Amino acid sequence: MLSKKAQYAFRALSTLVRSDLKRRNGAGTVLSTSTDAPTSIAEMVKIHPMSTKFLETILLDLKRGGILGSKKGKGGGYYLLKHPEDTPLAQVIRILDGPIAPMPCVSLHFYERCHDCNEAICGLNRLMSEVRDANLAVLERRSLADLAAEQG
Amino acid sequence: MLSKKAQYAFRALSTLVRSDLKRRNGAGTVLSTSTDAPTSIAEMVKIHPMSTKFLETILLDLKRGGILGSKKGKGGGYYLLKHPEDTPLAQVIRILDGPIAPMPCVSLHFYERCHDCNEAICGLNRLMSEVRDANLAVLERRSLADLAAEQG
DNA sequence: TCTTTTTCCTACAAGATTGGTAGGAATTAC
DNA sequence: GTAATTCCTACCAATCTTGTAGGAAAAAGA
Repeated sequence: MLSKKAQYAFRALSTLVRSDLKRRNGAGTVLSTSTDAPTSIAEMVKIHPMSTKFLETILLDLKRGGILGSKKGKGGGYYLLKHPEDTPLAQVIRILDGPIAPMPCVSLHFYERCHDCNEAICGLNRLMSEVRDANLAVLERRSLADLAAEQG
Repeated sequence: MLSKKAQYAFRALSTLVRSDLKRRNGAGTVLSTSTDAPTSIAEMVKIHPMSTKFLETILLDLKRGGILGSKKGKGGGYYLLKHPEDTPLAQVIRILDGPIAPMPCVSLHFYERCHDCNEAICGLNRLMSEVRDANLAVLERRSLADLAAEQG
């Protein structure tokens, strides 16, 4: 299960994607950067109600994780550092929840050796690698762009 | 991530599958049932070292979940109630860890309504349904038989 | 019947994780 | 200078995880 943290992150990110699209499609010139109109935490909470303080810590994590940029002070807020389609869902989950793999011994980014088995011949290892791959096939292909895509 | 409980369960089940195969391939007649030679907790722990008492509670769960049968007293132990290929990995996980889905609002067996969104048009719901399906494609197709299959 | 071996059952408990809250410091715009 | 914002760290209550403890019940065999 995704943690609340990750779920809230996706909701906030969907708001940021929509701001991003609006800016790009709007009257802005090619030179306009994302820092022009960052979205504040208050705005995000207005669209997807949740604890402001909790979201604050989540957005900090996403910033440290290289997904978001920010601008302090009046008129400040957060913005995507990359085009939405260039941030896979997997990256968001890894930042907030850690490993996607079902067991440490099949994790690509958080690997830990399995003490109780010989991984080369372990049936559980083989099966859980399949599960991991099935997951990543979706989570690495789908991006923030899909999160806010046309519905219906 | 699978809990330790589920991981231990799979290791113990792989032992039971091997006993099952041995019995079926062995000198036994067609009439011989699984209750002939149940496998005790002590035997399982000898093959896959783990806390005996903890495994006890896990096997009880699997029994209540309809996967295992048991025989009490001297010479007693546990045995598979069905052919290994008829117990998908998903069933084991649901018994010990609960939902497989990444969010309650996309769970087939543990569904809970999502209060903060309209599921019909929610992008997160749609994407997490994809993740769930990718997972189940493996976990419902793969069974205990695969757990103990030939290794190469 | 007695002893041994096993499963069955419930309660407990320490430690980690989750889902936040509190309080302020730093920065920026006006 | 003031208001609005992000940044940072520490804390906290509740829940979950990973077991442990102590026996009751049942079955087999002597």
